[in-house]
Amino acid sequence: MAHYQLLHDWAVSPAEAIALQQQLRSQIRIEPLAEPPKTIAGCDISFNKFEETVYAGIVVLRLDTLETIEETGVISTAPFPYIPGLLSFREIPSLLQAWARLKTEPDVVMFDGHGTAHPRRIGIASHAGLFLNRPTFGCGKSVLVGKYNDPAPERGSWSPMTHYGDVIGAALRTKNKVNPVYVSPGHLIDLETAISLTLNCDGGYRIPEPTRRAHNLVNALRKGERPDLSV
DNA sequence: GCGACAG
DNA sequence: ATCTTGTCGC
Repeated sequence: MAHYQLLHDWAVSPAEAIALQQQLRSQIRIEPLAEPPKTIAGCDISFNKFEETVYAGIVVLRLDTLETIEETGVISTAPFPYIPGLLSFREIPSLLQAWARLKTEPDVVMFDGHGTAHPRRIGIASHAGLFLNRPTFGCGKSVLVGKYNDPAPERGSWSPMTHYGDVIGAALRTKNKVNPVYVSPGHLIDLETAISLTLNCDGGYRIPEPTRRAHNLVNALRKGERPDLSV
């Protein structure tokens, strides 16, 4: 029921993918949220080693209680290889299928990866945001590009990530004395809000609840433990 | 030219 | 991303 706009075909070569990113980047808008969000979705993908099958899933939760209110999952085939900087061409196609199965439209979407913290400022969160026409941001576990000073060890502290003079995201401590996660806006949201939402989704783990639950979901799907999904 | 390189 | 048990530190 949730819809999206297919802004371009996904069957492209790496060179065409880069050209598309250059063309799409001008449409990305980094700005404050238009409406106070009530729900947030977490997206993730899982694979079996050396296999092409993709297990994609989305978990939607309430921002006030962090209660899961909906889950969707789909099984498909990877249409593109993993190439640093072109992750969206490998993961978004299947995530759109999972998105289409949602009955509720999430107010904001969190991705396992980056938004503007990308060499061309259009990581998976930004790219998907254009298709979904909805606020999106990335929360990655490692850096693709950018430098930063280590944030203080307390949960909630953060420091800006910069790349060629631009502030592209933040290294955010989500748990005391634990490695930071890397937050960056995707589309229709700003960095401060993305950081705030990430801290709001605390479940006591380094990884925020939306993507953590999505990760658990797709792994269960891959292991055949969720026959109720992707049917 | 040599490394680095989201998931 | 995935393959995997124990183990070091607070």
